[in-house]
This record gives sequence, C-alpha cells and structure tokens, in this order.
Amino acid sequence: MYQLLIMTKKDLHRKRPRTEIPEPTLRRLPRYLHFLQGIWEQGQMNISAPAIARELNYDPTQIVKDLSYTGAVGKPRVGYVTYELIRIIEDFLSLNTKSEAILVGAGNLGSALLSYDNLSGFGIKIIAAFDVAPTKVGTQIGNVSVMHVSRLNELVTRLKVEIGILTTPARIAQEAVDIMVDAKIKAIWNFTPTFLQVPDSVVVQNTSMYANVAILLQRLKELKNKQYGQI
Amino acid sequence: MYQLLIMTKKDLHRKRPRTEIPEPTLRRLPRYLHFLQGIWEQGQMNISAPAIARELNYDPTQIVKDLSYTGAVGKPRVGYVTYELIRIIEDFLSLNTKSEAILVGAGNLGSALLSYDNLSGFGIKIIAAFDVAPTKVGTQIGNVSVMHVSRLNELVTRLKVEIGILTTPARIAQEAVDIMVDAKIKAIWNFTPTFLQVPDSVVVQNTSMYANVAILLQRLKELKNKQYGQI
DNA sequence: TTTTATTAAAGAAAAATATCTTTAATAAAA
DNA sequence: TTTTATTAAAGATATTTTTCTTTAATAAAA
Repeated sequence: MYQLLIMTKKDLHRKRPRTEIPEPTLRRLPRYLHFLQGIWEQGQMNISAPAIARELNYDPTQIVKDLSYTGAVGKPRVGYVTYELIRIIEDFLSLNTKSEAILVGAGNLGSALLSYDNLSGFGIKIIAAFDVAPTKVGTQIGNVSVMHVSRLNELVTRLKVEIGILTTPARIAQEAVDIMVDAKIKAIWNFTPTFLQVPDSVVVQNTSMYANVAILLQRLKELKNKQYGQI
Repeated sequence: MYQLLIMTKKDLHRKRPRTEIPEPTLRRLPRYLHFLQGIWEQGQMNISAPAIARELNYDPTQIVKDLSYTGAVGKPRVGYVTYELIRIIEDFLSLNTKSEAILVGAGNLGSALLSYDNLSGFGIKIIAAFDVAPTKVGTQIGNVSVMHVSRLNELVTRLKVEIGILTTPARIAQEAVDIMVDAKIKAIWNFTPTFLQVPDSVVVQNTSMYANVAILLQRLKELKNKQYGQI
C-alpha cells in the first residue's frame, strides 16, 4: 500500500509511533459499538470487557486493548459506563461528524449506496453523484443529484469535499480516480476490484465484494473437507 | 470465531495442517486475478511474480507464496502462463461453478445486490429472495422473485441451497439467521453489523460497511495529523 | 556449448497481532 | 473496617503473517 522506495516499513513505523491504529482493531470497534447500543437500549448502564468478550466470543484482553486506543477507561469491578463508551467510540470513529462525500459511477452498486439510508448512519453523507451516461445525468437517486463528471472538479473544489466513493466499472476506475485526485479528494472508498494508483497524499480503502465471496466460498469448501475428512 | 471450550487454537491447527488458506491470501487472490485478466486482454502471454509485484506494489515473494496455495507453478526466467494462472485462480476460488444462494431482506442493500449483475460474475447466483413486508413479497427485483420468509425452509431444503445472504435490518438479523440455519444453510454472508450466533457447522463472512468507513475515516485522520505534524 | 541473468520455491527472520500472565485498583460483602 | 472477588491495565509470550535470504532451475545470450 505504501509506495516507498528507500524507506522500509520498519523506518515508517519508527517515524510515527503509536499514531496508527491497527486495522483489526478498527474492524472490531464498530462491532463493539453495535453491541453496546443494543445493551444500552435494554437499559444496561455498565459493561465490563470480559462481559463483552463472552457475548462476542472474543478474548477479554483484546477488547481492553482495542478500547484503550479510543481513550476509554473502565473502573475495576464495574467496567465501562455504557453510554460514555458508546460516545467515545463514536467520536473516535468520527461517526458523529458527518463527512461529506461524492460518488462516481451511478450504476447498480452506486445507486444502491445512494438510496441506502443507513450510509448516513455511519458518518458519511453523499452530497452529489457523477456519471457520464446521459440516462443517468440529470436524474435524482435517493435525494442525490447525478451530474456529469465534467462538473466534478468545480463542485468538489468549491465545497472542499475530501471523500470520494468509487463505484464505476473496473475498466474506467483509474480514469475516475485521476479526476478525483485532481480535484483534491483525499480519501477514496474503492468498490471496484482495481488496484488504484494514487499519490501518497491520498488514502484508499478497498471494499472488494470479490474478496468477501472468495473467503466465504473457501471457508465453505474447507468446512466440507473437514466434515468428510472426519468420517 | 471458533467456539471452542476445551481445544485451544493451537490444537485446532495441529488437527488440520495446511488446509486453511490465510485470509490475507484470499483477499489478495481476487486482486491478482483482476490484474491478470487485464494483461491477458492486452495479449501478454506470460507474467512473473516480480512483475506482478511491481505493478501492484507488493512483495514478490508474497505473490509466489499466495499463488503456490492455488497449486500454480511458474517457470524460472519465464514466470507463469497468464491464461493458465487465471484459470487456476478462478478454479481455486470456485468462481466458475456458480453457487446458488438465497437472500433474506429485500430492503435497500438487498435490492441492490439483487439487481447487481456483477454478483453473478463472482461465483454466486441468487435464486430467490425473502422478506416479510407485503409491499415486497410477490414482486420481482432484478429477475429474482421475492417470497415470504415462511417459504424459505421449504425452498432451501428442496433445492439444497447452501449459501444465504443476510441484508435485513440489524434488529431482526439473528432471527433471520436462525431460520436459515434451521433450513440447513451452510454459509452466511452477513451485511448487518450484528454478531451472529451460529453452530460450528455454519460459516459466516461479515462484510461490514461500518468497518470499512471506520478504517477510511481513521486513515484520513491519520493522514492529516501526519501532514500537520511534519510542518 | 558454456555462461549469465532471471526466476520460482523453500526456508529463515522479522514484524504485526493475538493471547496469556501478572499486578494493582476497587466496589461489594462479611 | 477488613476481606474478597472482579476488573482494567501493563507486560510477556505465542502465533500468525509478511518480508528477507538462500538455493536450484532454466531460458537466453555469448
């Protein structure tokens, strides 16, 4: 992911100590949050790390470590204050400050995200969509206007949008990214299976349906092998 | 993920050596595949691991290791035969044998997946969808019929469907999963933020939009800190 | 042919991550 | 009050994953 030629990964980590949250932790935090919201609705005022661990089938110390990244501190014999912990995690994940984003590629997946209400539920608000198809341009999908890509730069620059969601066909993904980077987009959520070329000043998060299917099918295969193997 | 009480993870791995493909590998394989399809279309007959590594910014030996899991072997000084490698990876990921799946929850995200043509492009074919809303039941979304959940068990059992896609609201996710498990679904692709309780004989693949947004926003935050921090 | 450069493959080392262990704090019970 | 059980936090260990190193193979060039 890092495009380093001279620096090794070791050097990189020496340069910025403790600033980078481990990705596994970031993947678990939303899960904790959802669980906490559930028990909060049921009126549970406090929760301990071991209790969370039991419910979610995790290691208790892992939960303590993950939570410590957010700055949350618990009390011995009591645990964490449920609503405080929820607020701390939400703040930490920037889920409260709705970041504005634009979307490029209003095809199947793009339209889905545009009309997917829940998207606003996790810190991102799509304020505009872009496409090239005349059938799409000028329409509204889920309260968001679809404009021609030629207007991307002007709008993004003017409104200082930092996040771009990429849902174009893979074929033209890099082209779309170049336009985004040109308009000073700083973070790209990539739903295409393309490996994007971007400068170091831009972060890319890949959400590959392919990868998820691959893992699911593989685990299913392994499960079957295991069962037949046991006899 | 494994619900073991007496066995430790160590024991587990001792029991099935070399059967479990590392998840990072499974995440990278589809990326290699996409890249290979690209160069194949451009008429490139052979490709070496170091060449792939240069293009995708990976470590060359990591690519060799990942590919060796699929059984692919390359020739020194030539590399791999492009089309053979594509076929081997596709076979390995079961992308050629379209597995049949059902979908539960025909809301925003569910409808999106139903009308998302590409889904069939990666080894899964949704043959039926289920919901409870009278406005949904009886309709067709992307050539797939939406039926009432009460018909799930009969249909899944009769057609021996093994894969279930979960796109219900989080609130009723576990309920829906119980129905799926009851109907002998063996693999669940979970798009809800819920932690699902399933028996050991069922595999779950979580695709959490929340987690992806969390990672993206965090990396963006870190990027800004880094830039301001440098001055 | 013989040499040379390039490569896959296998094994070792390093880094990242998860799990286990110990310690200190503290609320609840005696 | 004093004791006890439970807990968070910190540190140590183990595991997993990635990266580095070495070796052997072989196609292309001399």
